[in-house]
Amino acid sequence: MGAPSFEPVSIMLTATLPLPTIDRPRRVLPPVRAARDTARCSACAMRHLCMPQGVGTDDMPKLEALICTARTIRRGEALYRSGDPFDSLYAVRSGSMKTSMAHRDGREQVTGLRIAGEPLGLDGISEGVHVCSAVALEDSSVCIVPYAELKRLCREIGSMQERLHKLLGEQIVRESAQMMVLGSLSADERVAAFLLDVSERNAQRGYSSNEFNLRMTREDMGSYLGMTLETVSRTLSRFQKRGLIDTQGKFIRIVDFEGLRKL
Amino acid sequence: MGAPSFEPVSIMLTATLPLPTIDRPRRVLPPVRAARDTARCSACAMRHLCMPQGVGTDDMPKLEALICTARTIRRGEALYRSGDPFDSLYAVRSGSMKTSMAHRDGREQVTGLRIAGEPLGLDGISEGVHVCSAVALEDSSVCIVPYAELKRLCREIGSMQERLHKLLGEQIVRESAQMMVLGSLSADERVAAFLLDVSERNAQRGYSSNEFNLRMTREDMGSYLGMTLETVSRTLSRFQKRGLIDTQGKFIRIVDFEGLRKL
DNA sequence: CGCCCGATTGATAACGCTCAAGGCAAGTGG
DNA sequence: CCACTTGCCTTGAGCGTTATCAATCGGGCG
Repeated sequence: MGAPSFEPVSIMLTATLPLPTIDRPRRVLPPVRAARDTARCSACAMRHLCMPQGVGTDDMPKLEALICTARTIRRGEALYRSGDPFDSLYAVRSGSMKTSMAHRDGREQVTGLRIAGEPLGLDGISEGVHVCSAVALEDSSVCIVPYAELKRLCREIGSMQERLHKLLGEQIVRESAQMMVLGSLSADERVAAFLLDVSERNAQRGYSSNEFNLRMTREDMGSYLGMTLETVSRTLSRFQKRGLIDTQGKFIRIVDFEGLRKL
Repeated sequence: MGAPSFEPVSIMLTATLPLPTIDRPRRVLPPVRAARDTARCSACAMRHLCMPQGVGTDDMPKLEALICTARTIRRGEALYRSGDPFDSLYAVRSGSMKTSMAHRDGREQVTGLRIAGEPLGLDGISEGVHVCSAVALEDSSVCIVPYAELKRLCREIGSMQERLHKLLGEQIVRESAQMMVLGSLSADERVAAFLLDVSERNAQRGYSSNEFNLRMTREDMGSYLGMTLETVSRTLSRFQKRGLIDTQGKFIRIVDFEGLRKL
């Protein structure tokens, strides 16, 4: 999760966009600075990055009119918190974020990991208020897509509507899959499934599928996978001993994909 | 979950609709027969059941034009299965259903329970193919809402679009909450949370909140809650001994709401 | 009436949690 | 530039919750 960054409209509206991959983040990446980048993300790469299900060139101007600013978030800072009013969707442009939900007694459950190119903020649509919090795992930047504008656009452009529905549907499927992970798999299987999932999503977004920096802490991973940080750590160590992966701290290289899948 | 049934459009489009409650299903309910009811569900109760965010009376004819048939499903039968092509959303009109997802090795995870008045089928939107299966827990009937028609309508009527988005967003939130249950809570807490959730949803749909028939088997509940059927059974027995609930088989009465919440 | 599926309950074992100590790496201040 | 702090990771030992295996029970349906 490092180099390439994504343009807002293209992220939100394009299904998958394989980009050239540059990814060997052995050491810390240069943090993205800039306090707040309110520059308008104009059409930029969008024209090339193609709307999938055929937005005519007639609609391009409308697309470009989607007011869409960027924002940077420092590691550990929140893009939004549970309870914040909802008025925009986001797309991670660079870096990565985690989403989490809090039980009333304070326990926190990590509900998702978002790497560059993935949408964020859908949890606010139903109630007009964010139900989850989104926190940056590293210095990151996101594109802001005002929901009201997006809705209007969706009514004008069919393929845009289609795309938004897909986005929402994908989130539903992702979460169902995670329920299956949490409900049916053993600790080993959970960790393996998680690594393979991250790997695949990296590939989809044009990063390396077999090595990456996972900026979550062991505790975050544990929370996301329904286990303790110690068990995560032990499991990763065991995987390493078995020659399934190569890991030092947050850097992970998958050595034996088949081995992981067969768990 | 027994008596009242819902009209399709109203279900899909109305946020919550408190109906008069008649619910004391001590014994088996008369099964809904009729092989396949293709009668068109016309505007029926809809006019009364109010679109929330103001659909003008001008739009009523369009609403009524939403082609929308009903279908009955016998206990144990599937409304759709994982892999089936997706082309409609559904709303449970009477009865109840479970949704589930299968791991490649065959293990099945129950991902949801749907009682009368709740939507179904959202899992198919993202890929045009159902990812989950939906199986009737008792003889049930659903309303069929063709997705293509619905999409068209959403582009014409803003409040309809709003409603569909809310529906999708609610599903996302529901699933996030379930991830929290599976990831962070103990067995006791899971069962308690489940009972309270079902109770609340019953209340929202106009059923009794303190007693109901839960048509899932202990195994279904176990799968949904990430535990074995034995543990579910033991937990319910323990709750009963503690005076938290009253249970015999599928019938459940909640005696001490606060007690359950405080777990 | 008898069968069978589902529920209950018990005994035992295992997986993963808790508690605890130690290590490594990066950041900070003298 | 080094000592100190801090946050995160790793590893170990013991225990507890929950899974597993098994027997029995009960009710609904044929």
